[in-house]
Amino acid sequence: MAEVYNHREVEEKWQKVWDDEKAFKTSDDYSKPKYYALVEFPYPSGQGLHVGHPRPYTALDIVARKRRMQGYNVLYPMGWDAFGLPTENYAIKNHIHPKIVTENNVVRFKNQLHSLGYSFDWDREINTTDPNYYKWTQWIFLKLFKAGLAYKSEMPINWCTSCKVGLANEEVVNGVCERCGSEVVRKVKSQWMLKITEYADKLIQGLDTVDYVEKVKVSQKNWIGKSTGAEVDFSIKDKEDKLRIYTTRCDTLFGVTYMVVSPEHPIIDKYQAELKNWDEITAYREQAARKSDFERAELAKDKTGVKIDGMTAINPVNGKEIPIFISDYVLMSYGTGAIMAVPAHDERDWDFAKKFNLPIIEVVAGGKNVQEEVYTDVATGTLVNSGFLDGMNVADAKKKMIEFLEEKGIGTAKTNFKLRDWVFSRQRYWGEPIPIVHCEKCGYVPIDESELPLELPEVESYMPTDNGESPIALMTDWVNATCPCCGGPAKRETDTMPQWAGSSWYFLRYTDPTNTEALASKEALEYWMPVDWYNGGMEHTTLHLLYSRFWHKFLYDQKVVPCPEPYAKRTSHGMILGSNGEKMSKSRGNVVNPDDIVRDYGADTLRTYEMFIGAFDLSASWSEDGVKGCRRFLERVWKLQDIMTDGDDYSKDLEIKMHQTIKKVSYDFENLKYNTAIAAMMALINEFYKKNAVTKGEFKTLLTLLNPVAPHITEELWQAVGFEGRVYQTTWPEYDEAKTVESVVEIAVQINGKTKATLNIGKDDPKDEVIAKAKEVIADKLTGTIVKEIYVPGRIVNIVQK
RNA sequence: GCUGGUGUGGCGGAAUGGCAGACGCAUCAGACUCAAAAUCUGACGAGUUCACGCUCGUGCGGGUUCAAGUCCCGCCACCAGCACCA
Repeated sequence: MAEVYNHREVEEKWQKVWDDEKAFKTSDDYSKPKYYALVEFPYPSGQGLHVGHPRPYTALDIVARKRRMQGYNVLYPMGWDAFGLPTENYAIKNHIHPKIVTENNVVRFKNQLHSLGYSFDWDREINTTDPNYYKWTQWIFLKLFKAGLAYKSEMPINWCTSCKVGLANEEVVNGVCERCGSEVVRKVKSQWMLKITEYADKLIQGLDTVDYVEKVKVSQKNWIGKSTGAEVDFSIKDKEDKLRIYTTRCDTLFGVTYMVVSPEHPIIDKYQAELKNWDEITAYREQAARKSDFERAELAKDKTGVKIDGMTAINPVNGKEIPIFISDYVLMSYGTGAIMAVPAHDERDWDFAKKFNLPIIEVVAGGKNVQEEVYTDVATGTLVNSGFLDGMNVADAKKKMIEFLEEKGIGTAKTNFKLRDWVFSRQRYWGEPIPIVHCEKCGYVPIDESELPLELPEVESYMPTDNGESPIALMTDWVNATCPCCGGPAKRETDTMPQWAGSSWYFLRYTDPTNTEALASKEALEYWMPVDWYNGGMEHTTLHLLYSRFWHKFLYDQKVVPCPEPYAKRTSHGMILGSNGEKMSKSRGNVVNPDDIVRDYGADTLRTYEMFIGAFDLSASWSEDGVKGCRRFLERVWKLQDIMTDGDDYSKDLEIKMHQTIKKVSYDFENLKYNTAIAAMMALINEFYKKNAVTKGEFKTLLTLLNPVAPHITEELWQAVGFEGRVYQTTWPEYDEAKTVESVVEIAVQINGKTKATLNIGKDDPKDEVIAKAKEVIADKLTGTIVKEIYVPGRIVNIVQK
């Protein structure tokens, strides 16, 4: 009788063995086939790990461990994405330097991860706040700057009128400042921008070459939002100026009954003197300035706007005079900041026209009364009331109209993207300094590469200044510099980079984390890149994933990296919710700390449960009872020692089951179906217990299959039973396809699609024979005329009778 | 409002168009125990029947098919993200 399963003893023992043996150190032997598995590195927050973190880490740990058993040289690294707002705010509140806060949090996180038995190669740990790391983040920025992809632009920031600081979107709650509850307005500030839009097409095209889960591809495509349409100039009555609009529906130009410009549109200020309702316009603009783009969207149900009194436009295709409105549903940041409105065929325009009593002219006929209901179907409609377009379908009309516009010189075909350039500066302390100086004579000048890393200065207070500058701006010693260009006095850029910067290239650094000459050696990059499998949260699909692909593509163009896409495969995991089905959060009181689960049930139980909890890509609710069930499963595995019999082979009656299980587990581990892989192993041990016996060979296979999920207990049993070496060094079991199929199968016999009986047949029995047998079994129920007989081999017989 | 996703027993969830509910939890019954816990064995979608059975059943309404949780059309609810994208 073996001892009872003491998870604490077992887990501590094997974690120490793995550390001592450097069990999961990545080899520098580039002759072996490589496998690079990557999970998004965490932000080391003060709360420590929560139970959502281990889900993706365990999933790819399973893949990494399996790959090692299959003979690959595996890179499965971990690090810290440690710059950013929460740490800075914590530092301000508690008067501890963010560097210290980060160090403490990292220690805590690392201990927690270690206690879960992950096979990370800790020798390759990285930290984005380490100057040796951010030296290369700055180096990439300089490359971007020199390539003309970094530029300065006036951009609005959230400005708290009371705290007098810029706020992140996250810090603005319901339009007021999170800290003080005062009003937040949008204030324009000169910001560093990165021209991600330059790569918009490449970022879309690249998606065809990678293996991402479909919804991630769709999100990226929609976010980039390529659209083809036309820019058209509308004359302003009695003025030189034209109002340029962008439209995807130039076929509907004859249906334009008014125009709308964004409240920020420069044309308004230009003709201020001639506008008769300036006060009304000003009031509306002030109101709009208080809203974020998102709030504008949210409040969109009730359209607002003001008619510009004193300025009208001329529809270029029919010469009609039309009114111009300002409304905040038109954004300055997309297109030209002005639109033509076709209420008959655009939902927002229709709503707006109804509210302001504007005419609705049908130009695409499709059977609906456009006075009652908007008609937006482009597939079946026919052009009407549209002069030379009448009778055409929408697609032809678009082409014809573009020809016409270009011929007359009033418009051109134009591709547009939703994607905007990346606002790259933050008026904050805890980020990478931007390695630029500003010289009165030479303008913005990059510092020399030899001066990198440009280290963050030690400051007394991290509090943003009341004029909206970064706290670093108060450090005159640091700020005053000499211009690398003319040698004259210059001032350093005091804004810092956003948190996204460090995470946009970290996967490159893991391949060669201590290199001082380059962000990584050519050899390391050529061997390891691209990442073979990258898993992360859906919430990072549009920002982090897109930003890092952008940087990678840029570095590829700069010949720094050897491949155009950083990640060959991308999957994403679902969130772990509290036991009440809500998002885990302190305020809801439903947070589960993994430390408690590790202490009470063990890391192996936690790992097993997190994989068994449900479909990997869907969210799942936490259940302590579910944890217990997984613990029970491991106990049952433990107690298999007691019923183990000699024999290296599989027993005859379980041979098929063994081969089926190896096949299923192997397949499921590769396809995000960890829950059914574990279910298959549970079903297998249920078979052992039914027989009250497990052969040595069967046990060995089970331990190997289970090892990636529950590495400690399997290693302990492996040793206890007397198998050689370590499980983690063993070879992944193989199966024989021929032995996964039962020779006798039970099939269902149906009449008109309803199962009436079952029948045992040989798997290769001919159709006629099977149907004859089936008819015998249900003879008493065959009372009508048989019209059809269907046999799906090995599955089902269906007799259709009338 | 837009985009993406999800709806299956008491619960978490399984199901290449082919016997819905694998596996687990909870519950109930039995075994073991002085007893409880643990463990082991069995039952476990709903209605109906003494029973063999029969009928219904995968958010709702239609459709395709010999056969639909799965495919198509139209809805509803919930979750997540968001930059009203012209």
